[in-house]
Amino acid sequence: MGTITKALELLEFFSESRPEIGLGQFVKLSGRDKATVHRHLVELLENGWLEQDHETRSYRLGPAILRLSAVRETTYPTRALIRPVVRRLADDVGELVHASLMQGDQLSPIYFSDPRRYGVQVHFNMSELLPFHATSSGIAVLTFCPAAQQARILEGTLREYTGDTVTDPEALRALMEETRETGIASIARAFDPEVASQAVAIYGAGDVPMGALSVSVPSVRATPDHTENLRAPLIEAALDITRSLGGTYPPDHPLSRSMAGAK
Amino acid sequence: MGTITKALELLEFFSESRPEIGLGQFVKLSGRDKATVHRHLVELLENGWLEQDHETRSYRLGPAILRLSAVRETTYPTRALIRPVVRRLADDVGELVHASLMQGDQLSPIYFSDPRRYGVQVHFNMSELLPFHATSSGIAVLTFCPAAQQARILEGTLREYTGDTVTDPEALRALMEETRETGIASIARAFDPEVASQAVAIYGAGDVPMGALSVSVPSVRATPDHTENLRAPLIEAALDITRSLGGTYPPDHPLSRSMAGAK
DNA sequence: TTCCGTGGTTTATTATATGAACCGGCGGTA
DNA sequence: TACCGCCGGTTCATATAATAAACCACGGAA
Repeated sequence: MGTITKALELLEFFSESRPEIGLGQFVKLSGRDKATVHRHLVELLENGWLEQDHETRSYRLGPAILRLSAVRETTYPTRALIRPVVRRLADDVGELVHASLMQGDQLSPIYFSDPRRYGVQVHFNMSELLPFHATSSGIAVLTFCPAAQQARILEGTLREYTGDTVTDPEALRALMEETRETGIASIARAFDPEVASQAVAIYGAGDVPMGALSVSVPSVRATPDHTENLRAPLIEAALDITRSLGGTYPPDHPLSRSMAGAK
Repeated sequence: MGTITKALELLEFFSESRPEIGLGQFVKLSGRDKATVHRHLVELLENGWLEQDHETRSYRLGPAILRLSAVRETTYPTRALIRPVVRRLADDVGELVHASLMQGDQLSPIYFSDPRRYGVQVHFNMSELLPFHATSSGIAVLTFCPAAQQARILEGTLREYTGDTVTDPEALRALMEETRETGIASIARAFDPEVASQAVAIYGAGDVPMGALSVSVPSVRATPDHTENLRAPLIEAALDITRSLGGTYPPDHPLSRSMAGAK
């Protein structure tokens, strides 16, 4: 692993529930040597990617990130394009909807909307990266990824998040087979014990998925009926996003037909 | 210079006017070897900091940035706090106002507001880093930075942006002396030949400035009267921001008195 | 006092980054 | 057809930069 990756991984430890991190904690989280971690932190600091609290000496994300995200959004406004569709779908179905983009072998959430129509709600943490094997978004995307990437992920270590997380590569391939037929990935209690979700891949330019759109419901509400009712609006919204990103579903994706048809 | 810095510097080449960059262009811009640059790009790519256009093969900023900026803003909403003050000041004085944060030895703009009240306007490029020596924001900040940093910057190479850019360390120290008296830095035509600006440092926690608030006017409109009229509102707004960031002006800053008085 | 637990630094060792030269594809052009 | 220049990307011997064990300094707690 290169030095750059090691440094960037330090940044990934930040989240809404962990906005400030000290040297010692970085060492624990990363498992690397203290001196190494410290040098990386200093270099990130010098470039404005981190800033340091003057008295606690702990680190938080710096202003460089703000500037770059502004550049990205003004020149390539994925988030802005996806936002209204996610919101509309959430309002439409009354459940939590989120969109995420591929980031290496994980998914990075970029927007979510929670209509809060019911008493029981799904809580969504936007600052956590999603694994491919334990989320519907992940399966929806992985199914249409290059074989090499599929193999790498399925042969890798598959963390068991809950008792229901599928960690058997063969079982996962079976799930993917289903997704290849319908375009929809459906997974229950595999990442969060209280949540069932369905997802569809979204495409930008290129024939590899760009990310996924997903609707999550609390397990208690995940009846076959309710689940079935979510499918059509979910697909419609995914087609919407793909269209507005200027993307197309590749021929081997079941939605390539809907897309052509709906055009 | 460490590898991490070299890689991060590649990201700084992105801007609103240059949202996509190819390998060859990166090589030109950075002056480094092609193989080196390429390896850095690949590593950034793998971590989601860049993504690559499938057909042109050129690179653009990736989704990782969006996630982190969301984390930073929800847990430490500098931008959100500063935004309304900038906007109000801009509406108040009718000129372009921007705020920027220190990022190493440069300033990183984080928000600007342009009331567009006059025919002649200042154009502001939010994706460009601002140098200390050629901007009023820079001088406003530098004046109250540690001596070591001042020395490093004044002894370094001071780029001449226009014919009026002050590049003589002694002349710059004179400007800083003025700022030390009034709290305000005032510079004309030093960065952009058509613009004159005034700026005041803003503080967060810590006794080093966090950034600066600045108002820019087209040179043609920069009469002594108009300039003078901008000063009071500018100072008021800077005090506002510093207060809402939980900061205080250090004893050696002229605004430390206004702050105590206004409290 | 001693004993931890912080954050941070030094330095010999070694793993990692580097860059000159190379490959292969593309578009123009003679 | 062949040739050229330019593009993105890759190779591998070399040298540079990253690493980690040990160390320092500080601040509480017992």
